[in-house]
Amino acid sequence: MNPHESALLEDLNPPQREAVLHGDGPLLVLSGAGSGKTRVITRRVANLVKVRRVFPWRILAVTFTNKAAREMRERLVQLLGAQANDLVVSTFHSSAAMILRREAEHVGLTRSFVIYDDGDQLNVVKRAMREAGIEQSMQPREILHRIDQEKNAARLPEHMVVEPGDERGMLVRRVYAAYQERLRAANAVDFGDLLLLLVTLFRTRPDVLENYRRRFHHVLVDEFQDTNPVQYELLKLLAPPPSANLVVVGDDDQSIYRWRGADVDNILNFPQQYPGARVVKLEQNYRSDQNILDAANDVIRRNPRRMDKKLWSDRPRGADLTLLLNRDERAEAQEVARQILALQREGLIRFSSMAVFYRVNAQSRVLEEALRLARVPYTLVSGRSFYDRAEVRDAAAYLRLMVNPRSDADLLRIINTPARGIGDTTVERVTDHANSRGVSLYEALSQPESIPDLNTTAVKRLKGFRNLVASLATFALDAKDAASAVEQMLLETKLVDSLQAEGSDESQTRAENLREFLGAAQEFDLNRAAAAVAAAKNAAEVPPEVDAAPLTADVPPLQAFLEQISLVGEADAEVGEGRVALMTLHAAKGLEFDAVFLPGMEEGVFPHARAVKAEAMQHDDEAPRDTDPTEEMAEERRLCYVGFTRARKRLFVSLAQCRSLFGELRYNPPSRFLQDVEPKRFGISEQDLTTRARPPSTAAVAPRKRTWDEDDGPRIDRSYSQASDDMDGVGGDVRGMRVRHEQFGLGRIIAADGSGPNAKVTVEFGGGVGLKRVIARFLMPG
DNA sequence: TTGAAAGGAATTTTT
DNA sequence: TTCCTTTCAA
Repeated sequence: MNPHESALLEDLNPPQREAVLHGDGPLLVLSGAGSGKTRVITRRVANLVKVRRVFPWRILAVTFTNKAAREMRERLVQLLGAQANDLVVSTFHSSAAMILRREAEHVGLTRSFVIYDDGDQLNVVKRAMREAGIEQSMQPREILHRIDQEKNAARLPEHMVVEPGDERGMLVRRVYAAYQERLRAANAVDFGDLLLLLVTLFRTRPDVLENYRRRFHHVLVDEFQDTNPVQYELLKLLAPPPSANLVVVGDDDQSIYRWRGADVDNILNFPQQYPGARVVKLEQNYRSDQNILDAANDVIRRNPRRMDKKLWSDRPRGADLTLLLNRDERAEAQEVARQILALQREGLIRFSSMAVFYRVNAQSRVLEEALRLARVPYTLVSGRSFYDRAEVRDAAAYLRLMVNPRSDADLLRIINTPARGIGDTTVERVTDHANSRGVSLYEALSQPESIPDLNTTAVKRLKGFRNLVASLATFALDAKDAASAVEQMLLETKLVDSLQAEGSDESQTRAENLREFLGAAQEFDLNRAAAAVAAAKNAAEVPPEVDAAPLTADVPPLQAFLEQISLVGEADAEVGEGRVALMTLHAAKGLEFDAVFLPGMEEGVFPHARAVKAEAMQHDDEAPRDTDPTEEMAEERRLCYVGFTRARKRLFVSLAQCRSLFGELRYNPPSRFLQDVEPKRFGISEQDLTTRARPPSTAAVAPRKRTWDEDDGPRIDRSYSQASDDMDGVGGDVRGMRVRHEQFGLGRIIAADGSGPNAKVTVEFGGGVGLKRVIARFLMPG
């Protein structure tokens, strides 16, 4: 065996090896949670290069997130050294943007097109609606959402399917068409366009497509279960069925982005799309203790339509799952904080190996408060906060305008920032004038005198603004790096100065952010210089008919910086050192921690109320037809599976008896996902379960109705906070008292033991439920 | 043009 | 409840 090969195969299990060594042709790697898929992808790439002697520039590896791309690249650098620089390892959107920029003229753009984000998109939709006089008819947000969905489905306005009589659909199509026209006129694209325009180009220009097919002989895709139809289409064009070297890696059980257009069917039907594809299953989990894995399986098992696979592990059984029950969300948060401190004191798990996952961001506030109070260091892991700040976006808008003055959305954003006395009325007159003449705002500003109804001060101010932009654009033309352009922009626009003049603490911070923005540009320049050196060293022999140049070659520095801002965001706020991580369940995908906390395991929170409602309405004729209620619930279940499988050693699931959300107090029953978990995972023996007095009807007819708060219940942590003191516990003789239980309904107390909130009482419930022993806290006076 | 007040909506958000 | 957008008044 080649020495490279043996080193690459070291410490791989047989299916992993099979995936790494698979020769040519399509391959589907079904990789369960924690089964080492990144290792498989990176080793496979390394094997292609080192053993099979494939040129690195022939390999395209696509991921969904920048983080995943970065990690993959880092691991490939370790395996391949400098050769890794010639690989294309990037996200769908980045690679599409790179190709689109090279081929811009084919799709009605110039190379300096800019990328609009969500906020820009919404503004364009609003303006298009206003222009068409249909502002009142529909929510711009909803229209934008539907446009995005169309793009995800790879449909241009003319391909939209609208039933006759579907007024709203027709409206969407109209706005969509106008929206696209505006983007093209502004030399701008949105995220969806990056993929959709490229697909369109490849479909209409086989010669262009052929260049890329000739170049990329190997395409690998991570997290394939989250691809949407355009992305899949792009893959099929680049690596056509039935025999291209397309390797897709994913787990149907971790598909959680349906609401963004992802389609699990892509992975489920892959073997049909690529007949003859080899399927390799990675089923050994190296991450979680057996108990946790079993609980995760208990939950996911209930989903229909899954690829057949069984996760197993030879890790120890491990600790029982812990269930935390509390009075309300504040007590719950305190309890989580307390448990975190306890774990840390035990000394086996560090703060940085713990995480709290929640379903919705609104849950984070109370958790943060509790952690702060308990002095638990934490980091809130959330999207791309830095580049979302208003002042940073203003700065970016100026830069984009410098590169591409036609960008109306950017111009509108900063025409009066910092305030220069150009108000709404003036802007509206300019807009009307530009629209009627079919030119960009910037062009309309070249002769403000000719704009009707403007007074002389307005004209003067507009001229000043236009001169500012013109001067900056000229500067940008031959700026040698991104930082100098940013510096010049900050200087001429006085963005920093005007913030500093304000004097408030907040404006100081914002000024500081702008300096940091300049710092980001400087860092970008340094990295770029380093990358250029590495690429130069690497010039390999290339067949003359193949274009093997780096996809980013010839992109001017400022433009490349802007692209990074749009597509990559900040350089990843690494999960803080020595800090507990707080994030949504969606953000948790791909991560792992020793201890995981899942607060809010309640119906209506997780699963989300929307999924519960959709399920309840599924037999209603009025159910909205664009949503699939069962699929919606299935996705919540997958999300739960993702959450559970992030945990290595300890899993804490938690719920509150009542919780206030949006100012309203709710009493949510325990999450169905909890009820799906076998009690023994919580340390309750099978025997306990069977000897329990339970009306057979409940168990037999509806096994799902099994509840864990009867009898001993699963291991419930008893260290309730003082905050629970005011709870109605059992005091005095309560026998005979009529009570009501969230799940079991009305009943009468037969016996009681203990006192305080955790006292247990035996209650005879009506409605065929019979005798139950429940915790007093879960009862209300009936 | 700007600020304050009122009104309305509030999953998830890789790019 | 809270945050964001829109609207209204100075």
